Amino acid sequence: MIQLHYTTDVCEELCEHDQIVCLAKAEMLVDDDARQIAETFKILGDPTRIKILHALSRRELCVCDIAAIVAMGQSAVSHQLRLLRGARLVKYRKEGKMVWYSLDDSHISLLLAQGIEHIQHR
Amino acid sequence: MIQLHYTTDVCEELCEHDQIVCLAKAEMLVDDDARQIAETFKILGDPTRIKILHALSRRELCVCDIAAIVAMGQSAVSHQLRLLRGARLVKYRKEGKMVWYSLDDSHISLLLAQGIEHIQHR
DNA sequence: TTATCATATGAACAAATGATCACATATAGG
DNA sequence: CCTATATGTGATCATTTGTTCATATGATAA
Repeated sequence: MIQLHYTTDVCEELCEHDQIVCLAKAEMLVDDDARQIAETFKILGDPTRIKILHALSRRELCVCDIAAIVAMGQSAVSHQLRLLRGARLVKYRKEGKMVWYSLDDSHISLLLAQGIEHIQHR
Repeated sequence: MIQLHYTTDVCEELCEHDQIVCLAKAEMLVDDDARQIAETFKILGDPTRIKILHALSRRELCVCDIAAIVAMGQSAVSHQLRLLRGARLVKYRKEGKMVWYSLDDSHISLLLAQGIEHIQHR
């Protein structure tokens, strides 16, 4: 369980608005947290991976099916799935030679839905 | 208002699971929609921009204050704000020489919160 | 065992990204 | 007008990213 911390740096100012800047600095995300959050979104920031996640939001799929669905090579898909695994966006289970992928949790579906909603409204 | 369409391509198969693949293909996001959704997440996928958005989720800020808060050059911040504007993640209002930025809508705050939540649970 | 199928991975390379620098624009005050 | 301040933008360049190709791993079938 990662806890978010806040920076408590000193407050030397350039612009006016010293107090606001000082307060905002105190509330700012720690570098490492910002990096991790960004990392998650970065993984979501690719059309191929969005297609994969969208397909997985409907049903569990094996690698070669995903490749067929998104019309890409198996290798490319495998590389992308690795990134998705690394970001804990998908999970998998092995069944003989096959590996079945699915969204890591319902939370991911929600994130995806929010992205879709964003491009929809306007 | 952008509507999401579904591809209705023919279904020539490689693997087994023809029906599942065929169905998943039919439900798949259109390239352009996947691209737009990914574009939004891509913009969220940078630590600097996450810090900026997080700061803006608390209060409206002008460019030079943001630069001070995230400890970066004004130019770099301006470039990032341009991307954030392009993705409709922030809006701004001019007041004399100053430009005040804020989140485009409360929806963005939610997206951000979901990203934070994702890195928190485990 | 050997052959085959499903998946993973390393190397390579073109394309995209993000910070910096220099400069442009725009507004306010003298 | 000229100067100072706040912000925006184009060019550059090192770094990262995503696909492809070749190959490795691992499981099943013959």
